Amino acid sequence: MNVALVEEKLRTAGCTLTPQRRAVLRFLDGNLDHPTAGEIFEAVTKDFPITSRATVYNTLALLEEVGAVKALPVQGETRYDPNVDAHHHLSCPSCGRLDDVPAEAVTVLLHGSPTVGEVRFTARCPACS
Amino acid sequence: MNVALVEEKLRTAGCTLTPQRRAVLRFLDGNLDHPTAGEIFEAVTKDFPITSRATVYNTLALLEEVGAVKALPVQGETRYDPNVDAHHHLSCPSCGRLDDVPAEAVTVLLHGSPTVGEVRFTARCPACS
DNA sequence: CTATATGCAAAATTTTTGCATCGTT
DNA sequence: AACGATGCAAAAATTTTGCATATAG
Repeated sequence: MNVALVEEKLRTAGCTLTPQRRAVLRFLDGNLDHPTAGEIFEAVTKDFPITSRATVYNTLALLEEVGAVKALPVQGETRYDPNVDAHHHLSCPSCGRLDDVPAEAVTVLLHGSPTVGEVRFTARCPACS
Repeated sequence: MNVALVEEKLRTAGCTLTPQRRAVLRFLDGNLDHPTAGEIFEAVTKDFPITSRATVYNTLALLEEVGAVKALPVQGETRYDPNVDAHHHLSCPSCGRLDDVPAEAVTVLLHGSPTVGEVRFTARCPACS
């Protein structure tokens, strides 16, 4: 996710670049933890104490619409990934942790021909085994 | 999902085969709709009017533990799949519908070698386009 | 009989919505 | 000034928990 690019995209889309939205962007940029909306709220609140949950949800919906983040449903909660480029995930069934698996490592063949599709590998993570 | 087999597995695990659990099993057996816990509750209630949501959640957790169903998180809600054999899914981003994609149609190569992993293809379903 | 599952209610989470207020442009 | 975003509160929706009762084996 390129913050400058996203901000540009928002600006041309007629959206206001508020401190709250910047804070969410800043927190998400380069974040590999796939945080939930709740975690993002907690983190952003440190910068802007009185931010509301609703704003975080609004912002995330906006960012998803603009293609700046991707929602990753996992074990009943929605996690957000600032990396929208093709890649895959390794999911730990016991703690719910998601790790990235680079696109280059994986090939998906649909009826023999390479295709796009997100692969979810399932395996207990080091901490859980 | 083989109902008889699952019931046998539950029995040997020392679990009681209650009418409620049977009703959930019966509803899930051969179901290709990937229903949510809420939908399962609604459906089962038709057979046993006073069944509680908690029982449905308990039962689903039990069935997942026993390997009779698989939880499929999608767009913030958890859907349940009675087909635990390897297969993949096509996910509609606008309505959340999940369709099965047979295992034979897809090959996942991790560093060139075939591996297991669930592939989630994303595409608008016929009804949404 | 005894262990276990159920049902109900209540709580904890997560997410959505409405509306008045505030800030950007 | 005008429009859109924020914050707050309240409501939905989903899932979890505690405990008394009912029931399967």
